[in-house]
Amino acid sequence: MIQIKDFKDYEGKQIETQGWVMNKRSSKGIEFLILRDGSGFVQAIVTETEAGEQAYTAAKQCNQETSVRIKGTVVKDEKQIGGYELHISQLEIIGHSEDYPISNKAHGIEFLADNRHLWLRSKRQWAIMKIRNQIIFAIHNFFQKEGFVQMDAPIFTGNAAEGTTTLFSTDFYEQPAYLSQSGQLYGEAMAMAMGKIYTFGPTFRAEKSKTRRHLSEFWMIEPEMAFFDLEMNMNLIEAFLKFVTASVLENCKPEFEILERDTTIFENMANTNFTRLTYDDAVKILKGEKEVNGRKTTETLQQDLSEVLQEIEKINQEISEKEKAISESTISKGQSNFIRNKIDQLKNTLKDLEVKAKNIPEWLKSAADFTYGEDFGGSDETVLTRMFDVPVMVYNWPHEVKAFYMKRDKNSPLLAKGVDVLAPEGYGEIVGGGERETDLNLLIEKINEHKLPMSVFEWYLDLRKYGSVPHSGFGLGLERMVAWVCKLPHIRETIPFPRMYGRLMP
RNA sequence: UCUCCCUUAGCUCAGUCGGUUAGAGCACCUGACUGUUAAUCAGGGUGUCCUUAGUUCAAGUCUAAGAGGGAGAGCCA
Repeated sequence: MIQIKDFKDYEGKQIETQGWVMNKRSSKGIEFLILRDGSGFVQAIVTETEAGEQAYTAAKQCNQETSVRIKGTVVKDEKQIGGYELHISQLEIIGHSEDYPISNKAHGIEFLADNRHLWLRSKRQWAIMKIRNQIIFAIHNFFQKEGFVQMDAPIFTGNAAEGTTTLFSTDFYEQPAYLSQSGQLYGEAMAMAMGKIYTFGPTFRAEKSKTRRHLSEFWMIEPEMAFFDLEMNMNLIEAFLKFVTASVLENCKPEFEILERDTTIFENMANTNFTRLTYDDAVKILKGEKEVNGRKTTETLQQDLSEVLQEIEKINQEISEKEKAISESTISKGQSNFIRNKIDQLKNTLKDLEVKAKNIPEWLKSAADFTYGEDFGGSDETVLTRMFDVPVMVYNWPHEVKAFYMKRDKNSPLLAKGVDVLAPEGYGEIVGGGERETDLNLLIEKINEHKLPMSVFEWYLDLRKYGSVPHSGFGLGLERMVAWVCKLPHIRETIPFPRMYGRLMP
């Protein structure tokens, strides 16, 4: 059995392969089957004259998603996806497929989510899952080559670790237990044993968030390094993100093509330093008080807005021209159908643009009204990252908006040594991390301040009693990374079976 | 939890000022065409108009409540 991805090695040869029929087109005496086998996609043809009656009749019986076993010849054809075509000589149906729900036309998101188990077979989803796989592989490669030890943190926890988010509660032998929202505290303990560690596991948050960047169950990578300060941490984050994006860039060209993802941003990133801003500077830029490359946020976003408005104007004109064309009697039925489809598409893009046009002034207002000392909101991140085309690291945060374990800055008592990495192109926070507090008294003070139960943190405080060292770490949200790399509009497509508010099936 | 929007055929949607028999495309079936790229062309039928209550001579259309979905806020990776 030869896989589609390997057809390039079998040009002109007879081969045997198997897969599913994604789509079928036909003309007199010839059937065009688009096949997929998980490794790739290829067009196969069956002609009545060359393949013979058996194969031709079998091909005619194929519907969308019929599984088949095929013998045929690999022929070079530049016009085709992948550059090759399969000329079938024998075709055997393995499993029939009747009334496959997902057609080649547009579907709504709810319908696709309900059919997620089948949606995964679509080309676009295939590309996303392959990129997700490559990202995971690259993450392990990076940390393993840097001498990190992978560890698994517990999923059942006895306490709401950081006290901030709502957790899923469950029953652990008649004791209340929570599903882990982070493996970090356990990671710190392990780092004191192994030096450098990373966790790679599921994380659960019970927030009723219905936005394009939230899941209830997601996968997080949390490295933790002994003898690391904030700056070393930031250097590591930068090297790490560059390694992962370079690896995807190198290994996922066909996938990016399917997604129509422009990858120049990753090419540029490889040779450019990430922008590093203190919280203070980030706030000034956000509020339009400080320029970036001679431009203020207000100017840049105003220009974005007028571009969106022009685009809306253009599409409205195109729609009315097309509607006029349909109303003329000389037009054929086929042509008018085609134009109607186009109009539907245009109306959808119009809706998106209108939302954008509505949002931009609101974002600007919210940025201008930003109060120093608060955490950034989603729109603030979008406005800020809009000014740069590499990831932006914001560090030295007001300690009050950060978690209790974040190290306070001795020189500026109001600040903590945290760092957030904001992805460009409007994707916002993908990494959160920082240097950890080592001062036992400050930690105890903070735990009391956050009204957290001291008893459950006693083991954690032990880490500061016995040979405490400066240490740092960070957390990367895998799905947010995938969403950004693939430039997806929503995080729900980045994981095979998303669990989010209102979605537990399939 | 809050704000705005949506719910009509298997799917994507249109449905004007409340008016008589509910509209298209796709999918599906039949036929035509030997190179199609979401192929095209001709023909074929499909409805709990989300639910409940109300206003009205008359409700897919108006009002209220509820359910489900989407976008945003908060929270966060």
